Amino acid sequence: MPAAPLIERLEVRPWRITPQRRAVAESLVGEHVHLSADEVFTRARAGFPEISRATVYNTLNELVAMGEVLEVRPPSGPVRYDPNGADRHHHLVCTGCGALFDVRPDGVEALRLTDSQRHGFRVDDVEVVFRGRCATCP
Amino acid sequence: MPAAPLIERLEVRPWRITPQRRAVAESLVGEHVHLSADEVFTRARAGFPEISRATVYNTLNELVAMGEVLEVRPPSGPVRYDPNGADRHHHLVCTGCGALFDVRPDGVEALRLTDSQRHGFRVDDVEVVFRGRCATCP
DNA sequence: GTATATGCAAAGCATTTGCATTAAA
DNA sequence: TTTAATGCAAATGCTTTGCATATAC
Repeated sequence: MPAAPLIERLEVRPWRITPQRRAVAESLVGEHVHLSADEVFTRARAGFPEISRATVYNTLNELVAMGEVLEVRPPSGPVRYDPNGADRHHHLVCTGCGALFDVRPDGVEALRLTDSQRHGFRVDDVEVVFRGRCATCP
Repeated sequence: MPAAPLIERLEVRPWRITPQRRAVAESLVGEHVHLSADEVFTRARAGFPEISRATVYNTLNELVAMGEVLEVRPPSGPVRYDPNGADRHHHLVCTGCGALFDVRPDGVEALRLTDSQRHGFRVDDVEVVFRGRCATCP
């Protein structure tokens, strides 16, 4: 079962909902959405024209810190923001054009580190990135 | 069987070996080495004091393009360079301090994308990142 | 000899910061 | 009323670029 929409999850948190923050959250709705901060800024201005870049960055960083949004670092270019941070999933990236999809591969639960590989870490999370070429990149 | 040392692999390529490039390659020897461009710059100056930052960046980018060195993008901070690009392996990252280790987890071969998950891609590579807290980060 | 690598300094881009102002609870 | 969010503009950090010079092959 997919988690509730981002904006609804935010309403039940101790976090001030301002028009700016609402506009940022609404920019991020949907499946397979992986916008850069600048794309979020452009979209957010549609809902709140006087929003500033600084506020977009502030808000995105807060959403990431809350675990509601996931940062994805593509092979090149700026960080992208994935609104399904609450839903465990992975990524498929084109090394040609940077196209990015969410995937839920089989076999993830089989991934294991041995004690000696763990280097004393407490492991919280596994992220899997499949790299390749999309249908239109040679 | 581990691959031959980086500098030896480079000698058999159609790639001019200059003192600067040699100094960069020699900065990258060893297991569990994940230096930033600036750390490479510092080390490379030990071998060739008049090397410039631009040359370090140029050289690292070429090594990445050749597949000899792997770029690793930590949760924050600059790109790091991993000399074992020729040896398939994965990473364990501390979300506190950024500490980074190579790992070879069990179960990677079980990772599978279904046709519908493949989105028309030709998948070349899978990278697994374990995230957690190292022994000294709370 | 010729193509290619280098160094320098300047430009580029993404992101963060300081601080006075404004608005949410 | 009080605490926190916003906007602006400047600063930062990392990386790339343009171009004249030097160098490996």
